[in-house]
Amino acid sequence: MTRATIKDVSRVAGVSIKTVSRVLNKERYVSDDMRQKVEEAVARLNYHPSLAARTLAGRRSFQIGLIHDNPSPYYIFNMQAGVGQRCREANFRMIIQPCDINSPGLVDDIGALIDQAQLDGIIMTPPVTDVGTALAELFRRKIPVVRVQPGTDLTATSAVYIDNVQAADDMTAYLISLGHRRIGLVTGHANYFASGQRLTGYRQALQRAGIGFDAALVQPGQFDFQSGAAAAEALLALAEPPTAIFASSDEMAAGVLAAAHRLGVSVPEQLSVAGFDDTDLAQVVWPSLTTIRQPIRDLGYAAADLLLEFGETIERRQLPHELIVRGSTAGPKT
Amino acid sequence: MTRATIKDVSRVAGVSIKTVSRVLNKERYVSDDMRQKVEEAVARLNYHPSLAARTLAGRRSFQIGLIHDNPSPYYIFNMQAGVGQRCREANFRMIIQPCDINSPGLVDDIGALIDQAQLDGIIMTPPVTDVGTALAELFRRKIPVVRVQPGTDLTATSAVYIDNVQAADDMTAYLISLGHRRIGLVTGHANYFASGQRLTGYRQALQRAGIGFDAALVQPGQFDFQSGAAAAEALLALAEPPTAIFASSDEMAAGVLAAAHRLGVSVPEQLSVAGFDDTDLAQVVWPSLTTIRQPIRDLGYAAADLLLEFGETIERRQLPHELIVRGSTAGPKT
DNA sequence: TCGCGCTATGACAACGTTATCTTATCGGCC
DNA sequence: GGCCGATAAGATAACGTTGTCATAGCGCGA
Repeated sequence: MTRATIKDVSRVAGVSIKTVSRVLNKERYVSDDMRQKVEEAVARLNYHPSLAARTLAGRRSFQIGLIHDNPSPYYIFNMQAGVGQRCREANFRMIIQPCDINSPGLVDDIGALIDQAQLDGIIMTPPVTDVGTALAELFRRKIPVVRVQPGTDLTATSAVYIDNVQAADDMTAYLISLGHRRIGLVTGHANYFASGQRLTGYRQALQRAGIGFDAALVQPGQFDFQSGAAAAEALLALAEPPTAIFASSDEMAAGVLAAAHRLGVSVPEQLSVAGFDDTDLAQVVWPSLTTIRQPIRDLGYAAADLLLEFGETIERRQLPHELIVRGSTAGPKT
Repeated sequence: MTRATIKDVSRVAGVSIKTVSRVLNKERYVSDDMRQKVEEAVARLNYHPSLAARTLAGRRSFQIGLIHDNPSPYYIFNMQAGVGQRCREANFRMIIQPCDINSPGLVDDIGALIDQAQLDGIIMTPPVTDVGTALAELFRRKIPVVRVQPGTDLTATSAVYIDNVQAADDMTAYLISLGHRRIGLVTGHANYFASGQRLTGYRQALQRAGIGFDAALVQPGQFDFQSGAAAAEALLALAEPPTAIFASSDEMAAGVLAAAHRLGVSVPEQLSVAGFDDTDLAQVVWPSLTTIRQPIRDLGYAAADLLLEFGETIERRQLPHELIVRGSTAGPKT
């Protein structure tokens, strides 16, 4: 027994091949009578159209690509879940392409992917979103692109994002409202524009509260555990250490927690710690993290939605973030 | 400018279409002269063959599927990384199919996937590996299958796995060697055969050391944080609580740590905690976890390797695990 | 009554590869 | 010298869909 083809369906239904194709593609000009006959035949034969043949004959491949260079399992997992969900709803397939933004072959790899699979669209996550040469290649091929949280050429492609400045402002303002005046910030990797945006939000909230900006309280990080721990050690070694540390990612916040544990600084009694992202990690460390919920899964879903609904038409969608208060923050010791 | 086709290549190279195809597929009976001409033309035109056309015309699709129903971001991320790596080396593509083992549509979904994409092979991870109806569907279609850590029908398909019994034995023996006599075990989800195997290893090590088995020390878990925390609370509430707790996953071990923190039990001074998997999580909690390193990425790589190298021929490959000692374990307080 | 536009259906080419079959050339061996 | 097998190359038919064009019926206004 071999796979059923459209020809088999047409024979069983007693109609032409083209009519079957019309029903499958929900085209106009098909009578209810025909539609029903075809649908019955499809069900009876358990027929599934060949994607390869559809791609070859038509101008669509029913596939979109997700290009990323992001080492965070949580981020990628949730992004994939969101994109995958929307793809499934539309009966599309998602091709995952990890890459290395520093590789000289990056542009060729992307081109090869699009050529070989004839993708209908591309979704990119930071930091690939801001690699000019890669973007140029996509424009050259006139393929629809949606970027997640892009940092450059904001209006060049469709995009989904959250308001990072406001989010960091919210968190900083919350810490201030608890009574903190000396608040440390661990910034993110320089490749990510969100890092700078979060710094901006932090400064913005300080200024509004009339708290002077102290550059010594800002430590560079790379979004990972190690750099978070290192930054915390540097901050806690200051002559006048902060009473709260705001890390630009949950992973770094976990690093801050570990450093505090190691140094015997109790959280949140002696030090408040805040993260960013609200990945699963935030609830798995102890104490659980006060953080900004970034709806990564929803961002993925929205990105795929823009691609499927609007295609080349440029659209933008901002998603809401949310301040999540858990056990890692409290007022400063008096 | 439109995509280059094999026809363009043949024109530029001054050879027939079939000869180009031969070179691309590394077939025999091509002179060096021809090969070189073709390769030059391919490079000059930046030609990439259409996967759709290759799939339609040939009997291979250059695509394999990865089917999973696993909620752990770390596990999936690493598995994908391993499979993806091997696929890239072979210029194959990986199609990810999350699923729900309790869904009545599971078998149909898998069938549809295979039909539509004409997959060359399937990789499954637990617990999908042991769903009889799904396996039967795959056999019916005679598609090569590799299962990761299967629990049933061990010889029915190719498989990659670690020795879970030995691994749990190793960890238990290590805890015993530290001086622990009362060792709690948090088991994994009942859907996973590895859960039972780890219990077996635990009992095996106890018996060898002449320590009686106490059923009260074994608490059921589901591989997640919450169940780990709950199990720890139950264990620590015993009249004679354990001095060490071995959780069958790092997530559950994190839950044990959180429960201990909450109850004011210091780790590892008053309680040793051990995990299983050595996902990134193990190094992100505090104190960092003593655990068994399960080479998830390598398992993925090996699974794809078996698929690509052996196809339908059944092969098995066992990968080594490793005991990783970190800060969460120590001798019991005297 | 004619012709026009809309609906509904089908015949057939086209998509870009691989598979199959055929042909041509070259040595070596009886 | 003729025949055979091995090598090298090409012509042409698939593969299973969608796109394009043709055709037929029907209602409606001129």
